[in-house]
Amino acid sequence: MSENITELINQILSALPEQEYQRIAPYFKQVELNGGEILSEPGEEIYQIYFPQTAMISLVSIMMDGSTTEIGLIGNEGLVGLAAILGGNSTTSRSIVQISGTALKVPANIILQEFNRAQKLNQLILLYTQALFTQVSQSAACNRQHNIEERLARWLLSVQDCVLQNELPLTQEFIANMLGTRRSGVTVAAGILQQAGIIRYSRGKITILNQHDLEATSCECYRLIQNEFIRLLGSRRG
Amino acid sequence: MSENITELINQILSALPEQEYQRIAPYFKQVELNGGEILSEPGEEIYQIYFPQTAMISLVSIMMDGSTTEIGLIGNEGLVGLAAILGGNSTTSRSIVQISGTALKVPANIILQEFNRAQKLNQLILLYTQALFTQVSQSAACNRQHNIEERLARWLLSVQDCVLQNELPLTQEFIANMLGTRRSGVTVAAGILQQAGIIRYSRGKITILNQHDLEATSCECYRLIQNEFIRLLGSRRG
DNA sequence: GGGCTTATGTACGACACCGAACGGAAGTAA
DNA sequence: TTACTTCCGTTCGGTGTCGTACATAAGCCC
Repeated sequence: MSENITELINQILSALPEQEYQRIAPYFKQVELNGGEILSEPGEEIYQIYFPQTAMISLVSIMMDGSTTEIGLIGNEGLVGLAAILGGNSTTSRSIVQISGTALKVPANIILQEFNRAQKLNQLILLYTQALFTQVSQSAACNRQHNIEERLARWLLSVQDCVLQNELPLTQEFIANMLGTRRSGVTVAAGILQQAGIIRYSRGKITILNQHDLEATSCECYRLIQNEFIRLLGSRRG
Repeated sequence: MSENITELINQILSALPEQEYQRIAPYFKQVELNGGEILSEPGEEIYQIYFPQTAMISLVSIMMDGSTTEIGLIGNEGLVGLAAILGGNSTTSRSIVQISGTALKVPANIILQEFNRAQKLNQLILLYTQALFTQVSQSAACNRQHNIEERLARWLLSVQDCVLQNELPLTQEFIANMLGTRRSGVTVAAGILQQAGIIRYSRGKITILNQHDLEATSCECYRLIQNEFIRLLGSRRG
């Protein structure tokens, strides 16, 4: 592989010892993922694993009436396509690119081979599985217990951590689909945050002005998930 | 081990080839788990794995204000203590016995050893991980999108599948803690189901009278999770 | 039976959120 | 400029659920 592919970090890959990394490196291909692009649909067989670098991917549950709810968020701390490793080969959720950016793409069987050699990659993937598990679990409870404003704050913080920039290309409509709520509900909640000087937004761009206050507005779920990611993987993100 | 321990089925253990099973069998101890008993608290290190036979265990998220929400349900199709296998060694949720019964208890390091030999147990545990993942994911979305009555119906069906009997020892207060709602909300929803002749209950005993109608009342989440368990593990349960 | 605890029934005001609709404002293309 | 699309602001009636409180009923202990 060429040097410049690794200039953009994926935390799982960077944690690999050189030898393990070199075994799989030749199979990587850097791809550009565009917002809205769907990486896999429910039930669809998964042949590719993606290690996000600057892109961010959402796992989204879709009900029969078409309503959607985000259940997981994946950035450069993780990988997309766990089901191919765990053995199910498909999921009941959709994987959709939320923030455009790059990722390293690799055939699932390459990763699976390395995974089965039971070394560092194996360990990292299992730990990441538990971290993602925590995130999804907490979302389940969060969705029952916390209101739109708290969930919006939490979600913005998570997205920001994923993309490491504070101007986020997100429409309120899109956010509503992630939070599983109405668009106008997001308008109101975002309006409150903007009044308070915590964020600024206009026509599909949200800028986080005050991360500290945003965290104070968020529910406890943000920090809990962050802490668990740090404990398990030593890296920031939720 | 004695023969009669295996008379009560745990589906993961029964799917193991004889040789693999015999390697770990000597370390099993059959225990009686009582309703309300806590197997692990958030952050607590996990040293034991439980393979439920007739017992049923809930994974419960606890918010800072004390409110609780069930995020996963484990019966004889699974195991309690995944975190010890995935490597995190603790979780952010509580594991609490919901329906009394028996389980096989075994030190986590025994299972971990066998897991690392990368044979059938390994494969089964990874598949189960994905199945449980699906359950938690769907719960996250379900908690946003569906009302109490639908969720109650779904939950009763799931519990019934776990314990394979239709008289369930459950108070409305307890159910409320699982659904993450008020006790009186459960009273109302359960009242509607009772009016419709779908269930009967009195003082901590709920009897399911008409499974078909209960399924019609439930949200889609029940069937979706069932189907995914069947696809991944070939067994009924959600 | 009498008294206690626990489980369930019910009611009521408050409120967050829904669904839907409409208007306006920012950006885009001719 | 004009027309059009996309995104956001706002309103309004309706409803599911909350929080709380109190009443009733079933089971348990003495």
